[in-house]
Amino acid sequence: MYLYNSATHKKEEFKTHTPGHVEMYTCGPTVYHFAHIGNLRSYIMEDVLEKYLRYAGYDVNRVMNITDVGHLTSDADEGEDKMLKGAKREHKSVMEIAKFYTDAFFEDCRKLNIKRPDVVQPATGLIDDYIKIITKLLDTGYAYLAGGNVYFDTSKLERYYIFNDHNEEDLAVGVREGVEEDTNKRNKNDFVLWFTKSKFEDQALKWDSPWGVGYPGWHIECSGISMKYNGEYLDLHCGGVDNAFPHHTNEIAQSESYLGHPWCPHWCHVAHLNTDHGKMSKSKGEFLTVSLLEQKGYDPLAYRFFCLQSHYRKSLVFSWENLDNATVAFNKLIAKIAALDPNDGPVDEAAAAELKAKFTKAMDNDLNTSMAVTVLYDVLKAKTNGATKCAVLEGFDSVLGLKLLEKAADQRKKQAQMAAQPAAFTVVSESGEEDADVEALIRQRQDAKKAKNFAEADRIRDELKAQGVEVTDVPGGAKWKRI
RNA sequence: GGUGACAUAGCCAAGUGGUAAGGCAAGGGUCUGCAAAACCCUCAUUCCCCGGUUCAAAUCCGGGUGUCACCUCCA
Repeated sequence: MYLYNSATHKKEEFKTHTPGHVEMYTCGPTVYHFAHIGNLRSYIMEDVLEKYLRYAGYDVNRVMNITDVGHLTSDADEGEDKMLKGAKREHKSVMEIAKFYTDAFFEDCRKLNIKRPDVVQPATGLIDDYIKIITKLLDTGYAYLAGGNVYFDTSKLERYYIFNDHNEEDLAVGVREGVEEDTNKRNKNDFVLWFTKSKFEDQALKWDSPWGVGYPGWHIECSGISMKYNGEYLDLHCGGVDNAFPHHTNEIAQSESYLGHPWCPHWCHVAHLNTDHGKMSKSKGEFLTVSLLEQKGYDPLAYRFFCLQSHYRKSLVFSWENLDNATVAFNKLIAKIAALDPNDGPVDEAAAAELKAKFTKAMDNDLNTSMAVTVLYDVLKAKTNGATKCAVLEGFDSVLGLKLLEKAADQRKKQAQMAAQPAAFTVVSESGEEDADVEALIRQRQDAKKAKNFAEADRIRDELKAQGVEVTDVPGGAKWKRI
């Protein structure tokens, strides 16, 4: 399997420290607010990656952190802690906020059919581990105390910049208005491992440490959590591109300095979901959540399909039009699968093997999900029986996670019920709107149709059209929408 | 200002030196009272621009242009 490695800027054959086993770490959410669908794009793609590794025969141990402390709105020891900000906004304690949004996050994941990682660890749960790491970094000279805080000394490293070729002098530190440079730092890119002095003294969560009462910096949690649950050798580390620098760069710095040997050879970064004016972000207030999608009548899995049609290393532009496109395509795909007979004979192993090889080839090529979706259509068009197609699709969907077979089976069931006992004529609007007058007219039209008075039926349809209402007949009823 | 990624039809997108997959939309047809759905057909002489290498380039090299991201919390 070939995967792009952002540490080497190349597509590389994916290799693990222990053959057949993958230690995988993925950066989790900061639980101060709902995740937006841009955040979720990363988790969808990581989920597909994890599931594909399992499909390919690897035994996977996937670890994820939940950031519930230490994530400043600014790295310059200024501004507010994200968690605290969320707590203040909602008049709740930090721990209540963390629990609420952690649950909300996993609920979103459930809706998007994202598997829960094997290990999920809140950052606040491993304070002793961070203290142990920081203590050793101080002992070995990689860290220093200044102004009450513990900093990592990036100048002690031969190579600090891993993902890009920054020149320290060119870094625009403190360019944003209102952000002051932390004068305790010896080098521009030094970062805080442990805070005891912070400009916002009302930090809610604090722990005792050899350096005083305080709380950990943001970067140390991922290193601590990963080393505890993945061991000293990590095979694969994933996250959104924005984490590459400084977060992941700092993780590598502190982890390798602590361990004294290379830590993680392979890094995967998922590109952003953009709107037409740029990155979707919480701070810009463009807040598209899974719940909002549902409110608007979209299936969360149609969003998953939308993400899969693109490539994880390409930024993807979200628009309602694009999501509509994906939804139509997704529904058509399910309808086509529903039309298959899964029990029409034995599975044709030769045909199945050919299709599987195509799927594997696509996924082995840096997780080419767009191509994998195309293979779905190839399966439907293949010259083989329904049993074979369904069996093959089931295997692919264990990776893609679109619940294709489940949805198709539901659709078959519904159709069978409809055929067995036709339900009463039902009228619904596509938007969920109710309008008794419109409904009455549609029922009159249905009566006219029954009486084969088509002229009258058409007249009523024209009348509705004049009111801006479009009627479409569907099995067992009619649906309408305003145009 | 520095750094990195990307640029293929109306839209999403595959393609990794051998002559442009697939999906959505659109147009035409079959089928239905008419529609919808379904099914069939059509839909890029050309891959941001300009040079170069080659028998052959969307693919490789050089130079532009544009978009996005990171350097400040973000997936």
